[in-house]
Amino acid sequence: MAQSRIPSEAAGSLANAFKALGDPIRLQLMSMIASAPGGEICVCDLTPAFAISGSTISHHLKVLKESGLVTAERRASWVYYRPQAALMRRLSALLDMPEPD
Amino acid sequence: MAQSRIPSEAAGSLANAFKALGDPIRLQLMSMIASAPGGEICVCDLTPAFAISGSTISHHLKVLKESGLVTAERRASWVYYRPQAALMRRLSALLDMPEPD
DNA sequence: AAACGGATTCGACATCTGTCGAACTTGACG
DNA sequence: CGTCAAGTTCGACAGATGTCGAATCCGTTT
Repeated sequence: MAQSRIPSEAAGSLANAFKALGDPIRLQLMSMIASAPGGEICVCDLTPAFAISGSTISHHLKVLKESGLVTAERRASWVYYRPQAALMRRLSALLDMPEPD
Repeated sequence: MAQSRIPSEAAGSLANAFKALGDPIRLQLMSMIASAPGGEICVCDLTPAFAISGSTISHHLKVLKESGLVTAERRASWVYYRPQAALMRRLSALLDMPEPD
């Protein structure tokens, strides 16, 4: 963001990723997924960390998935979520401003 | 985000900043403000870059201001916006994931 | 003081969003 | 096969959001 102006064609999908992070629950979900040891975390470990229903957690995970910030994989009865580091780094680079002298 | 889990008290205000970036118009406005030569830009230079009304641009600038991402200063007839680099860097650091080996 | 121009605020409206409980899907296991 | 447990999807609903034009505010200029 510091040097480069965002082209308007890219603004939509980038804004979509930021929008996905723009909810306190989703931001914490993303934080837990991104810091998961082994690079993945089970929904069954995410759900009990919040005071909202499982269906709402599932909805938020879907938003994160559709924004490209995470991927999901089912193994046996459980579903595991992983961060998509490349997109996260892209967003990070966008916000990286030069230090004040 | 890589190493640290976001405390739930901080999640609200951080999510608010991400939410402010979660609209294509606002993301492009932020991009223009952050890359402005001289560290500031006049609303009169922002408005003509978009195909929406001036009142809507003003609304989006208000959202960015209330999220803490920009500040505004009036000089004579014009209002100038500046990026708040500290918050931008904070968000950037949050999304910075380690490179894959 | 009156008129003008840049910018914000207001009121209205259609659409989107977060939440819930109920219903459904999918795999495991007796 | 029948049941159970983990997740997702569905339908509904209150509240938030993006947009516009009209009204207003605040300096400048005549």
